[in-house]
Amino acid sequence: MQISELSDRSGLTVQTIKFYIREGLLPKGSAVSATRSEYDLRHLERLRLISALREVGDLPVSAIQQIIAAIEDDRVSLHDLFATTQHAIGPHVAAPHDPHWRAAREDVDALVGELGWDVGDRAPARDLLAHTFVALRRLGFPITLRDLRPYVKAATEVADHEIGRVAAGTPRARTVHSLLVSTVLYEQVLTALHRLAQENASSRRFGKP
Amino acid sequence: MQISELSDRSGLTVQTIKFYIREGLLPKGSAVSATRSEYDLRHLERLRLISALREVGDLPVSAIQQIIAAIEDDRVSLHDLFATTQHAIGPHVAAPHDPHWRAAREDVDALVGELGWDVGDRAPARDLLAHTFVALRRLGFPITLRDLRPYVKAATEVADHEIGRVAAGTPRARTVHSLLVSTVLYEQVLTALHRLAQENASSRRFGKP
DNA sequence: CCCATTGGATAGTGCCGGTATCTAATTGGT
DNA sequence: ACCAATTAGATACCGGCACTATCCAATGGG
Repeated sequence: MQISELSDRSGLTVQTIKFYIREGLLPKGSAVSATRSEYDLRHLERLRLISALREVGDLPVSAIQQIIAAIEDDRVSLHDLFATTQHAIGPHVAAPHDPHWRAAREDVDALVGELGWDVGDRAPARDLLAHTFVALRRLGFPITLRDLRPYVKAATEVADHEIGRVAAGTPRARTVHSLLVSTVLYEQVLTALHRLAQENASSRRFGKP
Repeated sequence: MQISELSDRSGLTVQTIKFYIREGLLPKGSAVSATRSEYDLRHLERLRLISALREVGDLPVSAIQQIIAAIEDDRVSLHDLFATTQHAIGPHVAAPHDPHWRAAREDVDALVGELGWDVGDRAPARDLLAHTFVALRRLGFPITLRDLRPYVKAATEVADHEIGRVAAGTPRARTVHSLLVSTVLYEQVLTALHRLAQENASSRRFGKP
């Protein structure tokens, strides 16, 4: 198939596809002449993955670059791909030597240790959680481990479900997509349902029907 | 206090504070002369709220504008403030007449109806969820109601906990902050813990220690 | 009294994710 | 064989966003 068909079937403009090729998100088509290249279904699948990560996961192009690089390297294990994804989606807050931030970060590390979770020291999600702690304290709503219990429970159940569901024994490309879908896309599913559940709870508590 | 002290205590530059005043996120100080205005603790609190919504919640300034406007209008009920917040944080995807999108959106509406949730027809979270459905289907990972069960359970438990915790009977300003914190900031708490739990689950399933 | 600070206004910056345009080569239809 | 349409590849450009820098005239504290 040529680029115009790829454009039609992916819903992206030819310009955008060229842009993704330039950025290394999508491999070039195989050149057939100086002005034609042939694209195949793998290109289409890749574009669908990129669209999903961009539009639904709201990932920046630079994060997708890193994920794609890990996908394309066969030596990268599934768990390494997972870690790469976590690192790519950030956040990249370099919170330096503020004592409040330090304390929050230590609280997070203590929590992870207490739960016995095997999580990289540099996992950005640790920073994200610490960041919320700092903000909550500054706003006068200090957070305690007790407050976190329902979140830990909910997060654990959902995460176990997700990782358990990742297709195994299928071609690597499929497993890889499955893993990305389970993490990036289902994070949005959880967020959306969380918001809907909140609105419902808010209506029951504060609404006036 | 004058603006330089406000800057020191909030951690924001004077320029940024002026910018927020211009954008209507922060009221002007009370003018004391042509070149001095007086700021008080409410300004500081407001700046902390803005920082939290920007840095932790990653909300755009335009969303914070809408939220602030609702906060400052005493006629807005808590539940209306909640709805305003939901609308402000988006997403603002105007997905038009694509049949796939329509079908996904109908699935979402059916789910909400089945659960008996009281959620506005135009709640953006409906669109967010529909968006994930479309992407998942395009990637060949169709989603079923069965898949959603753990998410619904987790979201419900957490949301009930959050809304139940909103301080009532306190001054409106405090209750309002409490509500925003419970929604915007704790969403990040859930996301962070979800990511950590996923990494742990991934390590147990795919790691090789 | 004088240099730093302030309010208020206007202009500029850096990043991001695309778009637009251009050229030269090729191709499909008639 | 001709010509309009398409393509690869390169370069330039654009609009939105969240600040950031500068400038000016009026203060005001040491």
